[in-house]
Parts: sequence; structure tokens; C-alpha cells
Amino acid sequence: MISSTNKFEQLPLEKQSRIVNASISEFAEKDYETASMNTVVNQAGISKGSLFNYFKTKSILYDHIYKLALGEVKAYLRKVRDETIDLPFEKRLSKIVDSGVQFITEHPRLARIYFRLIYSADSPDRQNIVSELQVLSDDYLGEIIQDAMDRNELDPNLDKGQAVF
Amino acid sequence: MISSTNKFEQLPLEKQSRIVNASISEFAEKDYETASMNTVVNQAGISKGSLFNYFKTKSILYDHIYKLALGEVKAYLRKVRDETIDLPFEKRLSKIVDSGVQFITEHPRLARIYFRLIYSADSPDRQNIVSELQVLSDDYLGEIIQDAMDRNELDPNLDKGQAVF
DNA sequence: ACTTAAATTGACCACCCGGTCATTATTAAA
DNA sequence: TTTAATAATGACCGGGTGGTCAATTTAAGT
Repeated sequence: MISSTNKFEQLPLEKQSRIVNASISEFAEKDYETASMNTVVNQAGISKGSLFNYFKTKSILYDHIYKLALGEVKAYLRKVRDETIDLPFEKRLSKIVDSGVQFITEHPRLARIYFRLIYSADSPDRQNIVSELQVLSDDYLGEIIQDAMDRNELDPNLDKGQAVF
Repeated sequence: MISSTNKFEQLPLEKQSRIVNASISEFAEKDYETASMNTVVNQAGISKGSLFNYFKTKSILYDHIYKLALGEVKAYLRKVRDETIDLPFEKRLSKIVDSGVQFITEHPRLARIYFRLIYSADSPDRQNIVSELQVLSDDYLGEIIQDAMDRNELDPNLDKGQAVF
């Protein structure tokens, strides 16, 4: 046994997805403290002991779910970035924002988890996660802006100010 | 006994403020569900029975605290509005925003309670409270904008759009 | 078919919650 | 000073929590 989520990853995919689904629903509906492992267990149709066997603690489960969500967001952003690579800067930015909105409407539960993370205080290690997100979004925007500057669509006098915006 | 907060209001002011202070701290630190009446009671230095005698339920206490906070915000906004009454619109708006920031840094606990109210899902009757806040802020901005339009500092073609902004 | 190892279960634990209420302490009236 | 009314207390209640683990079911090896 190498990682602690290993047991979970070796489960049949159908069972995995039942658990992930139940967890996403619960963490989307209630904040970290209020979200209940019992509810997850019931909704997933497994026993409590099993869940705590797959994920040692509530916060480890939360971490797993959060990372899954992050992966989806990253993939989405990457896709949009590549699809808009030869659009002018303004059009590109607008398309990205639109896609953000689209992502939210397509994955409302993931979006809720994110908003909760950012705007509310609980969640196991909010501090680290939020700053990690900050770096990611800075990188992403930074790259887009760099692109635009390389193509002389943006005067090279801003960078950080734009990122904050 | 007329109102249900009457018992509380008849308490010595020193005791009142101990309770209010403890409540504000607790509701600022944790969200509604997680905030603990036991913590409030301990921090205020009174017994549990007393607190539940002054406020029948947790949500009634929350309501009281929220209304106190709202009162302070209202007074603050009114003050700023009056103090900037003869400034040009742009300057005035900027001063108001600055004052908002100042209020947040001067009353961080109240500000936290507000952010929690707006950005997170619990709180007894979030729906009503948020829409009430919406009306209040619309009124406030609406008045400021009306003033500016009356003085021909703003072209009279917007209103609602500006309020949303 | 028998044995052994691994996976699954749910009763159980200690703890905390909001809320109650009989008992006690305090104050006011007589 | 005795009595009556009022205020304050904290042990207690039912219920929910995250987490555990002996016991049972399932699967694998021979």
C-alpha cells in the first residue's frame, strides 16, 4: 500500500463514482463542518466503515474531491486556452470569461464547492488551497497576457495589475 | 413582557455588551451552524439557561446580532452620505467606497458576519435578509445617483444599470 | 470442499450540539 | 425578618457527529 487513497483507486469504477458523486453533492450542499459523512455513506450505498477505510478522515476525502474538481477546471481552462489560441486578445479574454460562466452552469456542484472554499472560512487547509489557486490563476492569465504582448496587442507596461483584475 | 428580546434589553448594559460581544465574535469566527451557543455563554460569562432566557433560540440571537450590525452600517452610510453631500458625483462615489473599506477594517467582525451572510448558504433566513440588503443598497445608491442627475452631473439614461454596478 | 486472506459491515464510542427545567440564589415587599 | 416573586444556574435530554473495530461476508488458493 503506497498512498492512502490507493484502496479507493482500486475499487470498481462504478463504486468509485457512486462515492465521488455522493461526496460532491454533500460538499456542494453544506459547508465542510456541516457536511456529514453519514449522508455520504447513505447516498453512496456503502457502509461507514468502508468509507473510512478508503479515506482515513473527512478532510482527506474533502481533499480528494477538491483535487478532482481542480483537475476538471484545469482541463477546461486548458481546452479553452488552446481553442482560442489564434483569436485577438480581447476576443480571447471574452471567450474565456464566457466559458467560465458555462462551466459554472454545467458543473454547478463543483462551482459551489469552489465558491464555498473561497468565500467561507472552514475547509481543512483553506489558506494553502486558496493561495495555490491564486498562483494557478495568475499563471494562466499571465500566459494569456504574455501571448498578447508578444503579438504586440498589448503595451508592455502592466502584467501584475492585469492579473489582479 | 411585550417583545421576546425585552428581557435582554432590561439587563444591565455591561452584561448586555458582554453578551453582544461574545455573540459577534462567535458568529464572525464560525458560520451559523458551526457557531456554538456554549461558546457564547462561556465567553460572556453567563449560564446557558440565562442566554436561552434572553433569546429563545439561536436564530433569534443571530437575528438580534445581525440587526445590530445592520444598524451600525446604516448609521455609517448615512454619515458618509451627509458628509459628502456637496462633493461632485465622482468624488462622492470614491469617498463612499473608501469609507466602506474603512468600515471593514474598523469593524472586521461585523464585516465577516456580512460576508458570511452574503456568500455562504446557512444563516436562518438568508433569502429574506439578502433581498432586504439588496433593497437598502439600491435605495442608497439610487438616492446618490438621483442627486447627481438633479445637478446634471449624470446623463439621465441609466439608473438601474448603475445600481447593479 | 476446505482454508485462509481480504473486504465489508454497522453497532458502538466519546464528544458536542441546541434547548429544557427543577433547583438555587437574589431581590423586593410585608 | 419572613415571604413572595424574580433571575440565574447547570445537570440533563435527545440527537447528530467523526471515527473505530470485532464480527461477518466475500473471494482466492489449494
